[in-house]
Amino acid sequence: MTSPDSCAQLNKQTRQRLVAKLAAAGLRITAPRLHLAHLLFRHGNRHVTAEALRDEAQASGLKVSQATVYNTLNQFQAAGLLRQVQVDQARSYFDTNIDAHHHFYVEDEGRLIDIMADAVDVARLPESPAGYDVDRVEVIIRLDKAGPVK
Amino acid sequence: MTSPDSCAQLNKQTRQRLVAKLAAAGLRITAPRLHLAHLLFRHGNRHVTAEALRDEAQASGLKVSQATVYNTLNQFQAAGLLRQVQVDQARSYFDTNIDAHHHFYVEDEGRLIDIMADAVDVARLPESPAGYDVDRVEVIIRLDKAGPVK
DNA sequence: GGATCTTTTTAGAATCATTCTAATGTCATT
DNA sequence: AATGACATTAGAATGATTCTAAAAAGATCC
Repeated sequence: MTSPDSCAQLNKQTRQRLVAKLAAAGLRITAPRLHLAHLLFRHGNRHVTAEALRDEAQASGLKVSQATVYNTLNQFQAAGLLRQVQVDQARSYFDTNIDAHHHFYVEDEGRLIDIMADAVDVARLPESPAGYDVDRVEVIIRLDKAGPVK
Repeated sequence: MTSPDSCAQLNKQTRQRLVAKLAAAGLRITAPRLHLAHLLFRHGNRHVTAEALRDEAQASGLKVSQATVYNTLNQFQAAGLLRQVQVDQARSYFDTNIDAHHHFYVEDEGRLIDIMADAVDVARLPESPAGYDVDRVEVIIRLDKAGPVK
């Protein structure tokens, strides 16, 4: 009941995949990490806040502290398993899609929508200031609810 | 000493320009607003945090509460005199450049650098989800200190 | 398979930017 | 000057995130 194997809903195959993922990232295998990884990575790409992930974990029967959720998200991010998206001053979003891509952001709803990298053409970029390298180019398209006819 | 005219360092011409700017934005003319507007708009485009502006105000002899700095920045933003840039989860940057443009962001230094709109070509945009309109397209180029030879 | 050492997890406190409160001050109008 | 509307303030409150220091779990070695 207390070993990492206690992740009841993980079948052997899924568990194996997650163990490999954590190991490849240089992270120890622990029950909370496996469980959170499962929630994060089981179904395609997601955008999650720490609070939302915490709720989800609770709902799925995992008792984790908020600190662990934050630690885990930060570690996953440092390890390159997640990416942090900065669109709202209030809260942080973590994105399970780590490929180059962009975002729509619906401010009213606090909702992020992925845009595949090849759906946007950033044709020309200015030169970086001397002494600096481009880490990454982010395009954020902020959306409003469509008004009545214009 | 307590009227708006007490902004000692404002010459008549500068003051006039600021008064007009606030008035056009539908804001009342008060000493703190004039003084903060002066700090914000006197020298070309700037990127400021609330804390930095507060320090600057203190240094220049204006006694303003942090609440007023926040109120003023938010009002200026709502009035379209400033724009908020969201690049760091920790603090908010206010940008005095309200024309369409983009940014370099040096994460290590917390420094923003303007990119003129026409220096970037966002050639193709995906269609917005049904029911939503594009409010604005933001391009953020995150920079690292250049490493040794690659 | 325990002893030991390191890394994780935890509850709760601490932090930090920002916002709120409600009391006081300032501005505009009469 | 009197009134009412809006601004400013100090300090408390909020809310996301991080820190702390102690207990728990994983890894290692004999």
